[in-house]
Amino acid sequence: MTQKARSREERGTGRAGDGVRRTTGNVTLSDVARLAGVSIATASKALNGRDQVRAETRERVLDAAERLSFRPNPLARGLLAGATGTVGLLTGDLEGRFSLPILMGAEDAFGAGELSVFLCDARGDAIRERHHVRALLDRRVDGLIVVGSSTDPRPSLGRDLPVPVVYAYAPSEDPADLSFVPDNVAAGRMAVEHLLACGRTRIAHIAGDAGYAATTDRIAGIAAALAEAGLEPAAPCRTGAWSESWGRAGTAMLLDQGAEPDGLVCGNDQLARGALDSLRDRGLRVPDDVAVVGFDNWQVMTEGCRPMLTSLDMNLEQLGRDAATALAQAIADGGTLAGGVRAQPARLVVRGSSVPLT
Amino acid sequence: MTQKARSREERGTGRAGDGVRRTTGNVTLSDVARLAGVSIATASKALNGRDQVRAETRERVLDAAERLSFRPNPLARGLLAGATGTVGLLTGDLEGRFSLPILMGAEDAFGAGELSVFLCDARGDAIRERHHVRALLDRRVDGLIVVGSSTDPRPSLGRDLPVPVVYAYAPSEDPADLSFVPDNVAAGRMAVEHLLACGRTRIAHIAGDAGYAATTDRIAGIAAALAEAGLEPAAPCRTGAWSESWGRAGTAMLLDQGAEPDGLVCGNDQLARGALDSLRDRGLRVPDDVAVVGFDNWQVMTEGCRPMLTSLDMNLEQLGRDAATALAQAIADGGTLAGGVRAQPARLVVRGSSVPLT
DNA sequence: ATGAAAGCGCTAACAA
DNA sequence: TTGTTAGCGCTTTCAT
Repeated sequence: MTQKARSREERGTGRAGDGVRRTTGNVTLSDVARLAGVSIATASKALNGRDQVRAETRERVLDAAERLSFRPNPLARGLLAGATGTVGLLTGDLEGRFSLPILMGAEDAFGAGELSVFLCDARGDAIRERHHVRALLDRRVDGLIVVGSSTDPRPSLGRDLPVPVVYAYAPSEDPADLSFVPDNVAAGRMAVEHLLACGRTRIAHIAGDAGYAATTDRIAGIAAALAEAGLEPAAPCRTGAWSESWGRAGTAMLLDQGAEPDGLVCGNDQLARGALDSLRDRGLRVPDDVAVVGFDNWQVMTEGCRPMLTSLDMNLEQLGRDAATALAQAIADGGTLAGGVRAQPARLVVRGSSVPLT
Repeated sequence: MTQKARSREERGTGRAGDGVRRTTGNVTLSDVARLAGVSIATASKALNGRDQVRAETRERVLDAAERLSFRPNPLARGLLAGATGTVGLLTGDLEGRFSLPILMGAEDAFGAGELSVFLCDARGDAIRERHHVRALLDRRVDGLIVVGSSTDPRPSLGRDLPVPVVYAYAPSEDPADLSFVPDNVAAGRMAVEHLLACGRTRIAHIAGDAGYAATTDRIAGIAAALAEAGLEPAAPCRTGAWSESWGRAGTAMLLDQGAEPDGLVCGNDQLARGALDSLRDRGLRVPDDVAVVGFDNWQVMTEGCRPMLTSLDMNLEQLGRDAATALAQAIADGGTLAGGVRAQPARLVVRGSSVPLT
């Protein structure tokens, strides 16, 4: 008795009542062929829409397949074709909240088609990542999508992989790779432009962790937009951490040193919430005295506070969708992928924390 | 020419029979055998540690495999063995923040072993779920783990699947299935017991959305613990939504109606933050006048506010790990799984919002 | 239009 | 100890 047969039988007896014949996954093409009274080859052709089958025969085969609820075995198919209809999704941190929307977008884009997603979490560990890449390649995935945990460039998987690869959120260090990243510079500009549109002119910025590209990019965009408007920042930009507590502290410092901003850009939504607290502590009203804008549009943050927060949504789900779509395209096309970095524009979501001055 | 392109070309020309079909990463066992000067079967035995090979021969085969960086093709192996070393992870909402830690835990537990995870998001849609289950089964996964988006029981996938299934977070409606859920009743008790230990006796509860089992379970636990202590609630329990805004409103109502709690249990961390706001608005100090406890221990919530929030961590990552481990076990055992519901105990994390009365 | 046969890469009886 | 043979389920020539 083969292992296969044994395992089936065990499963069969292991669960439901024994009269129940479990057909799922056990019906083979040859069963269908036999029932339809044709050869295996013909059955295959009929099922796959090859045009060398008489209509009536095809009908019979289709019918037989239906009756047996035949499902082709992708392993067998893959073994032959070399393609598995599978992509690997290598994530840096399942923990972080940025990989999630991206993951959703990707899953979404694939889900529509015929591709399934293998999930691997490398925990930011290079060793583990290598291990997973190998495992994925062993499983003959048709492509790879690498999701980073920050927007800082990350090492490339290399140019000589047997399948196409796209990078999302964290771009590859190799410009020959294709990367999808949020456009933080443009988002920084948008934040300032929105405040300007609200009639604010004394604009300050409380930034996040200085060690992140997201921070420096946003700072750059903000500085550029201010410069173009011919304005000086209302206070020197301060970096700190990605926390509410730094948002409070940074804002307090700013005010202590005599800055009188009427517009405040905060490196992310948590910082913005912290800022809201400090502003209120000082008796400053938002948005009347100071308009506040955050980044990321993290809903529980932006909509949990009073007033609700205006924020720049980085459109991560769309980013994930785009990355996945590009990968699917490359797979379909035969594996060639133009390199470069595609920047995903942000989207301004206006809420109560910023209104035009009247 | 990329390797991928080369491999396609070969495929395109069909199996012209003659020749060198060498795609990097596609070294086959027969290549190894040839280089080692043995038969394919012997090579297989040697590589798989069968004890019918002379040590020296094995050495030679291993060496050849090494030199060619041979990686066995799991598809071929799976085709033969019927097992794929793969499990399907069906999630209700990738969006929600509860599936994440569970997913991490599961990925973690599997990652150690040899199982890979297929990710599918059904978006809470039954049709899509069916589709995914079929796709997963087609791919011959060895098991399924179903992650829900709330703790409310969900329909079973059925008893007659060809592979073992475990449910996480949302239990299956069928008691014959194996489900892993957080123990919200016990967590409710723990919240009250903690407040009692802090010397609080006038305890009130602002609950979350009444439509969730998590809400009613926590309410039940809280009520039971109060009853055991011989106490009445300081105010009737109110349900609302899982939002900060309801936390604020609910607390305000409570105080407006003359309740004077010295301990407040909030249905989750967001509610607790809202409560903090309202208490401060009324000039009540936390934790001196009122101690506050939340649920979920969502770090950005609990550590973003002043004072930081005491909360009950539902240990979801552990829950995911347990579910995955049980599934792996069942797969190894041959598919049998004891039914039932396993409750994951919560863990109290004390922070500034609750201290003993002095 | 149909079928016989040859594999895809691997494992495991069974011979030698 | 080693090799031969027979598949796993499927697709694709290449006859018929």
